[in-house]
Amino acid sequence: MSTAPAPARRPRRHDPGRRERLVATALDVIADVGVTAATHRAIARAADVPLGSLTYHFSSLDELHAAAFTRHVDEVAPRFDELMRAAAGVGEALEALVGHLTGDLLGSDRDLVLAVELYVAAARRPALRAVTQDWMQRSRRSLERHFDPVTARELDALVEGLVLHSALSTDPMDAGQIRSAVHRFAR
Amino acid sequence: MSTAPAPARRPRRHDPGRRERLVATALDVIADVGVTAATHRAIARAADVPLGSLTYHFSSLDELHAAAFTRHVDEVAPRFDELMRAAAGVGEALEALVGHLTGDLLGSDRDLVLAVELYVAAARRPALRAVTQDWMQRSRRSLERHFDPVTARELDALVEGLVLHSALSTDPMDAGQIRSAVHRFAR
DNA sequence: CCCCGATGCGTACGCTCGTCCGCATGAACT
DNA sequence: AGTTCATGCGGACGAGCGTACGCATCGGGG
Repeated sequence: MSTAPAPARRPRRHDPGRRERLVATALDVIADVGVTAATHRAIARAADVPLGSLTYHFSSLDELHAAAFTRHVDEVAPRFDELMRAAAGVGEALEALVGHLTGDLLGSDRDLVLAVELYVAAARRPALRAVTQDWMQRSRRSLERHFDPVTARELDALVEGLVLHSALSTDPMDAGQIRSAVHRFAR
Repeated sequence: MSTAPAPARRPRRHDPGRRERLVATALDVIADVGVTAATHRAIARAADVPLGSLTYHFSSLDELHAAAFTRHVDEVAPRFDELMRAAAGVGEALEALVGHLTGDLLGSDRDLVLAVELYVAAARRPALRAVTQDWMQRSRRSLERHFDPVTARELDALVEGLVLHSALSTDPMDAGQIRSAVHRFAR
C-alpha cells in the first residue's frame, strides 16, 4: 500500500528507435482502420506513446503515412523479386505467381488491405503516388526477369485486378481459376 | 439602390426534386475531392443549399454516399451491358471492350476516379460493399453474353486491374497494349 | 561534476466535422 | 378560407482532429 491507485505509470524515458517503432505501428493502424482513420491520436494510442511524440518525430501526418507505406513497399517488393529470381523459367515464374496470389497475398488480409489502402490514398496524395509508382515499377522489373516488358506490364495489371477483386468480393476466386487466368500470359 | 448589400439572396422555397439533385451533386463532389472529403458541408456548398437540408433528406452521410454510388452504378452498368449486347460475336465483344477502356473510361477521368473511390470506400463500409458487388456481378453478367462464366470473371478482373493501373500510373498504357492484353482472353 | 542539447511529455488552441432542433413557410386538402 | 404538415432554414453542440509550445528529463561531452 505504497502509492495511490496511479493509473498505469509509463516510465518510458529514453526510448531509442522509437521513430522506427512508430512507423511500424502506423502501418498496423492503417491496416486495421484505414488510412483516413489513422490519426495522430490513434497511432499514439496503439504505440502507447504520448501524442506530442508524433509531431516531434514527424513533421506532419502526411510524412508519417508516407514513411509507413514506403516501409511496406520496401519490405514487400524485395520479397516478390526474390520469388521471381528463384523461378527457373517462364513456367515456374507463372506458378510462383499463382502461389504468391493464392498464398502470401490472399491468405493474409493484411497485405491485401494495405495494397488497397495505398491505391486509394495515392489517388489523392502526390507524395504517396510516388510510392505507388515505385512499387509498380519494381514489380514490373521483377516480372521482366522472365517476360518481355509488354507482357510484364499486362501481367502486372492482371495481378492488380485479381488482388482488388479478391479483396472486395465475398466469394473470391479459387486457386484453379487464378492459375487459369495467369497462364493466359504464358507466351 | 433599393436594398442594402444583401449577400446573395437564396429565395429557393419549394424546390421539388431537391433530393435527386443532392445525390447528383454528391457524386460530383466525390469525383472532385474524394469520398472522405465529401462532407455534409462540402456537398451543401456545391448544391447551394443550407446544411440542414442534407440531414433532412438523408438520415446520415453514409446513406447519402451509398445513394450517390448506387446512382452511379445504375447509370454505368446498363451502358456497359448495352455495349456487350450490341457486339455480334466474341471478336466484336473484345474490340468493344478495348474501345470502352481506351475511350469511355480512360478518356474521362471522372468515371475512373469514381471507380477507384468506390473500391476504396467499399473496403471499409459494408453498405458500399454491397454496391460494389452488385456492380461486379452486373459486369460479369454482361460479359457472359459472349464468354463462359470463368473467362468472364477473369476478364472482369483484368479490366479492373487495367482501370486501376491507368488511374494511378503517370504513363498509362496505350490502346495497342490494352488491345493486346484483352485479346489474351479470346478463347 | 556540470551543463546542454536532444528527446519525451502533457496540454492547449483553433478548426471542421456529423448531427440535432426549433422555427418559418407555403402547398394541398377540407 | 382555414388548417395541417411536409419541407426548408439556420444556428448550435459536442467530439475529434492536426499542430504548436513550454516544461521535464537525461545521456554524454567538456
